[in-house]
Amino acid sequence: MNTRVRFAPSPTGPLHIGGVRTALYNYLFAKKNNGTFLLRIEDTDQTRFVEGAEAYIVEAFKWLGLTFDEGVGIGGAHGPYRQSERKALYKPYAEQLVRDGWAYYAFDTAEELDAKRKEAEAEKKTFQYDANTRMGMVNSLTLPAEEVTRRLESGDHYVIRFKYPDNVDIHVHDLIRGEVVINSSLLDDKVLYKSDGMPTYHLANIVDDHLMEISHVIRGEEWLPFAPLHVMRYKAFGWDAPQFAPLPLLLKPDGNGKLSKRDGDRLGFPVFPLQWHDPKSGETSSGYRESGYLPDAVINMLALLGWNPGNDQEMMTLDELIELFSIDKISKAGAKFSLDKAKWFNHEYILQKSADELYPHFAKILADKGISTEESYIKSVIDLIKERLNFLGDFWDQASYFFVAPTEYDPQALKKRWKEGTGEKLRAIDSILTSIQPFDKMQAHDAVMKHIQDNELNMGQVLNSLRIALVGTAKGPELFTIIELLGVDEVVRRVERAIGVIEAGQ
RNA sequence: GGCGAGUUCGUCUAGUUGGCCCAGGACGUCAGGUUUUCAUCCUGAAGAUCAGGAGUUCGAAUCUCCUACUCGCUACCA
Repeated sequence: MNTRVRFAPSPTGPLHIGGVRTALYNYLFAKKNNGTFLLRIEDTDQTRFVEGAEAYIVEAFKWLGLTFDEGVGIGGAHGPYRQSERKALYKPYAEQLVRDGWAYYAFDTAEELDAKRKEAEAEKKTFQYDANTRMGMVNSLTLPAEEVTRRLESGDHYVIRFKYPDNVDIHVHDLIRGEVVINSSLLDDKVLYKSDGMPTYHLANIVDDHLMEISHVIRGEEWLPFAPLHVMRYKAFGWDAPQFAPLPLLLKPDGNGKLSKRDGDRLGFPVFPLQWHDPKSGETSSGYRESGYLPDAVINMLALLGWNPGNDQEMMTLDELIELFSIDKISKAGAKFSLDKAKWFNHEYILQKSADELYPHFAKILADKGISTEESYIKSVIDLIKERLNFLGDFWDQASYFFVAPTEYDPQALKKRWKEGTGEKLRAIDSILTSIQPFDKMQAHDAVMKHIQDNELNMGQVLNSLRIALVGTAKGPELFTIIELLGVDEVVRRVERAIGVIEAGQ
């Protein structure tokens, strides 16, 4: 049997990072088994449809480099892949279930059901539409046949509910947790077909997974309670059920509970792959891409949240992940998202990238600042400072002085490193640098060191004050490399400017 | 409330059939080293009585039972 898996999001908003991980595991599993990875859009709830969500999902996967073999936007032999476009297809399946005694028509209104629930709540009980209560409700089980026909024909609103056989143990075997048993009398008669003519998840999902020949259902653990229900449904249709793999949840970094959109805003990390503007609320949520993460880093980090290769290896490319992935190494417990670890992964990936690969990102940052400089110069700067970056966006913070002379000088550093007479000492260094024609870094270094020794100067004092003049702070890469990149003329200009600004302020 | 699932350092986790685990790695933390500085990098340290209890066993993180806690589900949402 071919391995066919699907990622089936609802276009109700941006793709949550937990959803991305679910998709990733599906992808890895498919590729590992030379199978097919397909994208199906589950837009059966018209009330929750959000404009732009589907396009967002497609773009997010494009950025991440996860490609679908089949589905929305790609096509394939099992289309259409948008459930709203498959609408007409579901009703006959629901009706088949009614004919076979696995389902029934129900005419109860939302108000009536609400009232029942309220009533039960008052008695500290829960109302459930099930084997115990269905005979007291308005449905094709309790109404005379001609009344049912009349109602259906007159266009009364109705839903189709699944009818569980009474008191049967349902066994569900899943790939992560093994066997789970539940008794059917505990389950409620889920609506399969809604009064608006759309199927619910519980029908559409089963029908589509069957029609699309899905072999493995890898989805979030929040679906675990529905597994017995779905298994029963496959049985009702007489179909073979796919294998289930309920993935542990992604938890918020502090406290407990599912990672939610709000946690990102609150704790300062993205919960979405791409930035998202909510068309309704007008709110903007940050994305990994815009926050300066590299897609491979996000993939690697996500892969390890709930799975591991069984050894100590942590840095893995997509191909390596595919090679090493296996469902039985997926953990059972939820994993807390860690910003520190995410940061570390990103740093490692930036380190691995060449200046050529990094160049487009940083050239864009510079262009946005209105700076255009030679590509080779920018690449030299990249090679020098990439090891100091956690995020692509740190570039300006760490390297701005290579493009714009500092106008402010860190007071703390000044206090420690800039004493009386410092200006004159720097001018002396300037003339040494200027005298070296053509400029040579090693030669300059040796000459300056000799000068410091000969005049019994304090090396830390001199070099750090020069650094402050050039950079604005007492931080940064090796000083003579900075001088070399900046050029001696610019060094002299910056020293003079620093002397002017600093000694005027003293 | 009901049902289900989960529970190893602060966090992610290793720990396949009980002994090589008084529990290993990584992130983070701390301390040294490297550096004119900061960051990187290198070295090292602290950090889990394996949720708790009771059993089985010569021997349990690994098996059994009980308890606790946490999470998930409990819609004509997915």
